[in-house]
Amino acid sequence: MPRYDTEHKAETRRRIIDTASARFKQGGIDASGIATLMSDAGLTNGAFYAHFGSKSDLVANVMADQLRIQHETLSVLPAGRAAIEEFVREYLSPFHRDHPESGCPNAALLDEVGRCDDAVRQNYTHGMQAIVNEIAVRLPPDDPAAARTTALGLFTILVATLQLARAVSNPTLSDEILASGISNAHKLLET
Amino acid sequence: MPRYDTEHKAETRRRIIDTASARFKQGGIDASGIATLMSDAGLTNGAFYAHFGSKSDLVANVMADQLRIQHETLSVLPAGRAAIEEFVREYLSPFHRDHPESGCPNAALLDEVGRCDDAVRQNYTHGMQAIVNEIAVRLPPDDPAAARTTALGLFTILVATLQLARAVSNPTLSDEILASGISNAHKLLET
DNA sequence: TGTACATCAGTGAACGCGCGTTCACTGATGTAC
DNA sequence: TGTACATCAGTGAACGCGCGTTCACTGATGTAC
Repeated sequence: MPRYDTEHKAETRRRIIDTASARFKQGGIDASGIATLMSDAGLTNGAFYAHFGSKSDLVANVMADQLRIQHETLSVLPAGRAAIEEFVREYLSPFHRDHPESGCPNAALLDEVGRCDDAVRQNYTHGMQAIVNEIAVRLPPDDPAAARTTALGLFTILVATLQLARAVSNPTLSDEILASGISNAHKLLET
Repeated sequence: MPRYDTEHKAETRRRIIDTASARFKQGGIDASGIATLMSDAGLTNGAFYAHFGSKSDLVANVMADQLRIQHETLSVLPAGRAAIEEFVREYLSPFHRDHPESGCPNAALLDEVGRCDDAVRQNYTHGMQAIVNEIAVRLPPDDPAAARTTALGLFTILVATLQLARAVSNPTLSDEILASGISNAHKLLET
């Protein structure tokens, strides 16, 4: 029997994933080192490889987990367009812009995912499709193909608007970008 | 008098910026080291600091230069919506998706810009506003505020669609994402 | 009940390596006299 | 015309540091007998 109870290792693994998610989204994947990350999780660097095969393996797990969480957030929304519009307002809020560490993984990491290895991109592909589908089923059901296109359109507006609002140095402009994003998202949903 | 002709140093600086632009867009900023970059430009690492104060200083210059180039591409387009729609098709082409090193700096680096220092983000802010403005002046002029909002909407759809098409591991899905982006961009321009 | 052993999550030092940055130096050119 | 010197873009070794990864070890627990 192990020194720790049955759940212990799974809990540690979860703690590493949660810590890594926040750090990756805050500072980027490349800039987040294993040793610092493990120290944040209350462990030493050597313990990392008892949980993950490599840093890339961690990234793949973080990505899958983050997209699963975002999917869950969407899946519990009530049916109908009103819920989607409320989601858009929260997504494009100053709070979300100012707290990438607890926010959307797509907005924080999308261009980095394109440079990751196949395992990461496969997990990303799977998770992202579930999210887009969850948006699509909440749009008018008479034309599923159009709903999917619109869902992708909404997804892209949300992600890049948040990235843009975070990138500019002028706070007034940043607020204006968020407001424009909400306006464009609503326009897309109207048609 | 110097050992080299008057233009020599400016040409070297330009070569460093061009090399760095391609490498940053291809592999990300953090993953591109000074020594490798200088070697690609046909120089040794030590020469770097005769041209730039720091890596961040280079990033700021690369960003300003890249956005200036993109602004120029837009500014020579003929007036009218047809030219914008042709631009959208080229932007969301498989070729552009498959060649980030020669492509749009926003799609390649936007989420990284949000983590850069103030000088980089100020240059980004300036360049990005010129680009959005260049799109806006090509939209129906009866409502300038609405044109600006639509221009931002178009910009965000383009950037995130390309990021998404690069991130997914399934080529068929990637093509579908590009097609959806074109469709959503056109829909936004219609209204 | 007591002792030898197995288990295994976690420790922490060490590996080679590339990072951003510094700096004494090179060497081809032009100027001064 | 010849020589001493200034200029300065570029060289390349070196700095301390953090990176991803490896590995011999620790120590608290349970099992075997």
